[in-house]
Amino acid sequence: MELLDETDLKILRILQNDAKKTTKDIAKQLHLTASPVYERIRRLEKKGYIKHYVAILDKKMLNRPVTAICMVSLRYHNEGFIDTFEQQIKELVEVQECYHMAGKVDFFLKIHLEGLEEYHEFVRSKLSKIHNIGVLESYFVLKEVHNTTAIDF
Amino acid sequence: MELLDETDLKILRILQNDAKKTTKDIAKQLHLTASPVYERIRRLEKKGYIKHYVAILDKKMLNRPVTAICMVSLRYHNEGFIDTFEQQIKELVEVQECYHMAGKVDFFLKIHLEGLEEYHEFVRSKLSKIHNIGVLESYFVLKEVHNTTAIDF
DNA sequence: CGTGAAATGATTCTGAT
DNA sequence: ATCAGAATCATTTCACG
Repeated sequence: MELLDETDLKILRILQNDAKKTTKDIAKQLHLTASPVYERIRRLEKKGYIKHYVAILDKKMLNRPVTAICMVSLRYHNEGFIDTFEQQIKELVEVQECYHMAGKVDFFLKIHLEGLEEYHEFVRSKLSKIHNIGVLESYFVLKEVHNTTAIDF
Repeated sequence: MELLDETDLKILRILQNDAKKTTKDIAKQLHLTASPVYERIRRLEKKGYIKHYVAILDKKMLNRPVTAICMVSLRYHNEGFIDTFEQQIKELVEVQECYHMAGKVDFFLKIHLEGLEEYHEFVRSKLSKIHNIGVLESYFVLKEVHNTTAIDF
């Protein structure tokens, strides 16, 4: 089940940093022609190594300058309660990421908003509507020191 | 300075979910032809609304199944210390995101690793080499409930 | 697995409204 | 701003080493 060789890995490293690189450019960089690069990319997509392609937008220019991190602990931890919580969170469009955690808290949310007032409103009218939340701790991002979708491998 | 109309917003919403949609497809969806869509995308790129295009890869298939969240508090908070910390963090390839926070902790890190042993090794040989770290709290992701790069606007 | 060339289709540009 | 068409360039397929 050794599916990827060094060439595949190089292609993935290039595409996760710039998905607009042409197969021709990638081929040149890897001293190949376009066809094998094309076929490899197709294979990497089909096998699921590449999940999808996205444009990364500027949050501030789109009027979502505030990033909040919420740490949530549930009151009850039955399976049903956890599933319900997850379903309800997925319906909140402000929530970009939600992880079920091991550690002192149960869930971890990353939220993008227009401002602090909107955060207050988000907590008041949306989060608080979700029952079973025990503890809610809020943090705000002062500065994005580093933020990439690429992973190191 | 009202630069974006509803058509621009629609284009951005499409591209942040699927950057491989062709201008032709987008044009059809918006009842336009390829040329204006093409020009708008170029303008959105040039003005900085679109930062870049990336491929989203499958972490597990690339042998980085463990996501850890670190909450770090510094011992000293002078400007120089903070800058130094940020510089050092940026050099750690395992760190995908790092935010300077307002709240009970100073920094917030998201880290992708091969396993728990590698996390131990990461803390032992890399994080602990950064002086000025006061408190370090670790959390591990049990389940990705929701994770997107798209924002709602 | 690779190459190179041919067919297809998308992008980019031009001229006009 | 938009459209329609033409030119250019990238993607995709295929015959072959």
